[in-house]
Amino acid sequence: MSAPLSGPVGSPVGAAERQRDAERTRAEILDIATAEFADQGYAGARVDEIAARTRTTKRMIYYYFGSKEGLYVAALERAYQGIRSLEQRLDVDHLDPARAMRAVAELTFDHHESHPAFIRLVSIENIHHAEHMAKSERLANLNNPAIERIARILERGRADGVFRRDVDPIDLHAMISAFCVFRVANRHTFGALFGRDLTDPARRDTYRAMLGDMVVSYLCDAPAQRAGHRSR
Amino acid sequence: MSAPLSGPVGSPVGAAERQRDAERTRAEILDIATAEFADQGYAGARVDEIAARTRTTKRMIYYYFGSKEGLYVAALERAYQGIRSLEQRLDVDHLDPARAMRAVAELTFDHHESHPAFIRLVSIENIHHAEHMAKSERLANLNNPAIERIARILERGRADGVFRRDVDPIDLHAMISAFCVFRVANRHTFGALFGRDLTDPARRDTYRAMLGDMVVSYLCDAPAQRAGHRSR
Amino acid sequence: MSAPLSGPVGSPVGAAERQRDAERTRAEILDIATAEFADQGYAGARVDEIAARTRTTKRMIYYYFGSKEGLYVAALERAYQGIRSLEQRLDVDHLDPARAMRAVAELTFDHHESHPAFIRLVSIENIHHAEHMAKSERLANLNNPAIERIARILERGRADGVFRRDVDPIDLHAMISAFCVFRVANRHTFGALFGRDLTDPARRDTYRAMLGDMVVSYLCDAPAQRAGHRSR
Amino acid sequence: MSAPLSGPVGSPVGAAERQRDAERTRAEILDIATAEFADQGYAGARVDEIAARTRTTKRMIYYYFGSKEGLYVAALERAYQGIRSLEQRLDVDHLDPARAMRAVAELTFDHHESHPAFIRLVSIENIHHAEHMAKSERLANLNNPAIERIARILERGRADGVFRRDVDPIDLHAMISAFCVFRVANRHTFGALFGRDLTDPARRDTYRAMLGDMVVSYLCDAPAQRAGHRSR
DNA sequence: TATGAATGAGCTTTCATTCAT
DNA sequence: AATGAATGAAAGCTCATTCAT
Repeated sequence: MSAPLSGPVGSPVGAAERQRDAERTRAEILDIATAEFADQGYAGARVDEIAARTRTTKRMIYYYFGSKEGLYVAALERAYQGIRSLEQRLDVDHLDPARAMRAVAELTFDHHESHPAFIRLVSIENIHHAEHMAKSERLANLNNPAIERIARILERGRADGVFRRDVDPIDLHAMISAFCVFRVANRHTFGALFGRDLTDPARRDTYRAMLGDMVVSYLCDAPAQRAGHRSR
Repeated sequence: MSAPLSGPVGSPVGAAERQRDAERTRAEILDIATAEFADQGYAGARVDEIAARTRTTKRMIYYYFGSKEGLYVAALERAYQGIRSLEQRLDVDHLDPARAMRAVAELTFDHHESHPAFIRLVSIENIHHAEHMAKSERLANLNNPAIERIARILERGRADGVFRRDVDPIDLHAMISAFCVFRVANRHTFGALFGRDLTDPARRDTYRAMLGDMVVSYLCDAPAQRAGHRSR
Repeated sequence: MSAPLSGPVGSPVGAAERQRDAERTRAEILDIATAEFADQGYAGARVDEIAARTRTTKRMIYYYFGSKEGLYVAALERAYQGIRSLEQRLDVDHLDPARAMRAVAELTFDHHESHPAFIRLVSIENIHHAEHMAKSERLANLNNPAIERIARILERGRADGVFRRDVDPIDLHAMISAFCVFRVANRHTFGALFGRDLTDPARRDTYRAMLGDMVVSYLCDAPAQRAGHRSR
Repeated sequence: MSAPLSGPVGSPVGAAERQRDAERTRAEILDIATAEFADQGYAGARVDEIAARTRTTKRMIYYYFGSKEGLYVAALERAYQGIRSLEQRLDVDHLDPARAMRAVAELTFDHHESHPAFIRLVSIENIHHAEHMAKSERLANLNNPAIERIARILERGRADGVFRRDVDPIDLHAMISAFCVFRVANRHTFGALFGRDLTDPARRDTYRAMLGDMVVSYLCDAPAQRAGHRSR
């Protein structure tokens, strides 16, 4: 008969719970979708299959993400954000330049090692000419702290005289990424052609060291002083 | 009862002509299919679309290649064979080891530069876990002279004392390929994220030199003697 | 335990206010629904779209109207009622029969002119064989004063000798309606075929006069006396 | 062994037969589709339902017409073409103007009487603002001989002094069409409201005569000479 | 060797409606 | 009286493939 002052009578508590459930449902769909897109490619993935692996229905995918493309973009965005947040955790300012750069390379190496689905999504997105990335505002605004960090290390190394080569930080990042990405992204064809599994755990440390050596040697070596540095 | 007006009936010349036509048709279909698969991925490519761009019909595709998968595998095989035959043309035995290795790296660089469709096919095949390559006998038997050549150069370099690092030829090939493949295969997402087109013709020579420097510096540098060569 | 801050609890005023709000909500939904059904047809209209254009939610539509069909019928009923109430306002008993009939025709003309949504709803209802009208008690009980008025004028005209033709009032109403409805309902296809917009404001007076002339000439002319009045 | 000079050995006869079958299949689909769209409206019609009533499958509808909209437009085009070809058969140049005009009106009346599906399609197309007609080149190029014929009769009538009213031929066509279309298109709501079936066969002759009288009286009557010809 | 017509299976998406609170 | 989340059913459409000649 009297009006309730507080408490759960059709109250916001129920609404909050529902919203939390919704968020969980959304996240579950994204998990499955990420795996499915990474495994089958964009065109090869099936909305039906994604739905079947979820505790919800296909209809919910459209409710939350609007379309297959919307779901794919959401998965791509989340994958990039996850990687980005990982990258921000490393502090290398206390290391000498060579050690710092090696640490950065190894961090990248380990990131790629432990996120093969992300790398596959990136490959897939490149097959599609990164058209979805271009459309996504969220990805456009995702600035990359890795470049800044590399730039700082390069400056310190140049100042110290340890790095004798003048390199653009973005290009160096490309060099590091190339090694890390190739190992994971192209491992199947490489394995088929040369009988070597680039991602074999037994060889992981070898490759991690190889990358660090490659980067540090490149930076510390003097440009064009040894015979054979220019072939044409 | 009467002979047709043009050409000897059932003559070997007519058969040869027909076979030549058939070969031309097959080649045309493969050209279009390669472009289409490279552009859209395996699942994304459309048999209808490929047929429409050909001067023949969809039925012919099935006549010659049996299925979409058969067509894809044929395109993949031809792409690998084309690359392989290019690779065999380089003779570097007369160059000193450093120059020779740089030449090999630059050749690989130029190959990838000029065959983006091939690289995209390889990315696509990796998305599919190289399952088609595994099935293809033609690709299995395609042994790779690149590794042998690299091995020879490495031996000479070690003997000369120029290469102070002991490296496996397959791993070195991976290092070179990684740089070359990444630049082409990942250029779209890299460009979207960092605003730099890795395949900009104006920067091509820079990247080619960067690759050569990277490889030579890595090989010539002494392992683990400089501070910072090991971070852990 | 304590009374809420605003308004007496359970008081008739609060209830009245709530009812007034409800009535306003209902009316708003009906407005939007009428526009949407008239624009898209019954099957083409979307409950989601109607809800989105309202300040309430889709759930409210079902709360108030039960179903899409219920909403449509309510919109149709309201449209007919609105038209009907307009028609009752004209008093033509003081005019001579010809002038009176012309006034009735012109009133109909103006009604249709200013209620295109109503006419579209009628077209749509005819597409559905008037099955919803048949079900609606409200529309069944909506008797039409227009026929009575026309009947009275016809009687007066016959008595005066001005109308030399004996016509059924319902048929005459059909003749008038046909002209008025066609102009609005079929304007799009007519415009596409003949390049003439029947609803162009610049031609409105011409068509209004044309209708009046048509009706009056028809009624005043003597049947079957002129050559050519019967072709078979 | 010898090449055939003629006769059915994989010959064009087979192809021609196949093409004839295809044409028949196309026509059958169009028949059913016309009926279905006319009965249910564009949005209400179901491609599945149309296919089910055909001897072919839903897939064939898309093979021949590309989309539901394509099928609808094809049905609309064919309906208009059918009507148009019927209209061209009447020769009225030998009749006196009044009889000729009555004949034209009666022809239109009979056309509409016997093609209710066409009229319903036109209503449906108007619900969609004639957007499909606007897009169809075939319908755009479908010039209308009816207007020319009416124009010629009007001229003759004016010259003879039989028609005392100066009327635009397109407007007169609209007047005639209005009566004919309304009777068929709006018969359901009209019947529900006034209890009269405008398409009752028993009243057909009455309405046909009514239309002819209406048009002829309108044309022959002198404008604005009788009292009551202007109400404002 | 060649081809236009045909197709079953399955795809993405939509829609009116209802549930839980 | 009110609501955000959820949904079964079915819609329009596409695809690789094969048939009949």
